[in-house]
Amino acid sequence: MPELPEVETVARTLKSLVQGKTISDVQVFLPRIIQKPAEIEQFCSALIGHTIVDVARRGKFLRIILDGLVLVSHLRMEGRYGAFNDDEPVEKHTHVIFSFTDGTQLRYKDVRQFGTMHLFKEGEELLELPLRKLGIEPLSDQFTHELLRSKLEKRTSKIKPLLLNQELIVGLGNIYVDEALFTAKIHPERTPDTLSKQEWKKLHQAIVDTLSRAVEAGGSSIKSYVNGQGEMGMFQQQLLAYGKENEPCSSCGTSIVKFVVGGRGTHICPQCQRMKK
DNA sequence: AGGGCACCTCGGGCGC
DNA sequence: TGCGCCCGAGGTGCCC
Repeated sequence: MPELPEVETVARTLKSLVQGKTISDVQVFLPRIIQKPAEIEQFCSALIGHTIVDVARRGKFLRIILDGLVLVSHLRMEGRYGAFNDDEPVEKHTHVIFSFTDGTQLRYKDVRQFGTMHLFKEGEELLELPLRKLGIEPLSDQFTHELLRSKLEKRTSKIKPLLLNQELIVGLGNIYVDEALFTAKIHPERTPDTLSKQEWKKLHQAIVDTLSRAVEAGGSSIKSYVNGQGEMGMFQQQLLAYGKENEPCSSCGTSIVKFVVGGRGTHICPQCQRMKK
């Protein structure tokens, strides 16, 4: 589910929901979610008494910042946070509950159980996995077309898998990669050595445009995604390629085609996005 | 470095 | 139309 725009939206809504709240109890129903510390009891007891001061994002990770601690949380495919009162019934697939001193709770729900949480002392989280190896933030000032090119051009694999590699650029997932490549009119199986300077510029622009417009729209709700307040994102209405197989290309009218690249469902306009160039 | 599979559950689509 | 099965799903990590 969540790529950069969705995680950014979750971070913002979560911040408004839990900032200033102090944890009074932590319950973990699926130990696999907690990757660090190794002992679940330690995870719970370390958090009790701490107050949430901020919620931020790094790549597709949430950083829930407490006084002196940082909880690094990845939603993977279907992880969701929700705010509840502690007397509300617990929904199916709820794996972690953070109770606050004011009688409310933050609950983590994840149907596919792929999500992860790592707890660090504040400041250590950026120096260790899983954040340590992350690449550049595409919505930062440092992300230029020259930097995009320099990071990718010596690689030999196809452009789509490279753009999905979080060690190079963070935040792109299967939806926004397809959208950016469609907008830049670049075939996902082209290799970096075949891209012209003009195409690197177009690709850079398409990545930045697509992600910022999606952030503005509160992300895309394809299947199950909702932000921290249970609201749907709206960007799915603006998608041009993802999920549009057999529909006409917005640019030339040719039918959008779906096939597999690097094991991922991939949507292109076969007319606008040619291998040959 | 790059490809393939594994991790899970659910829902949609297909075939009978 | 109804049921059961198989496949795929927005992400990553580990294997070779």
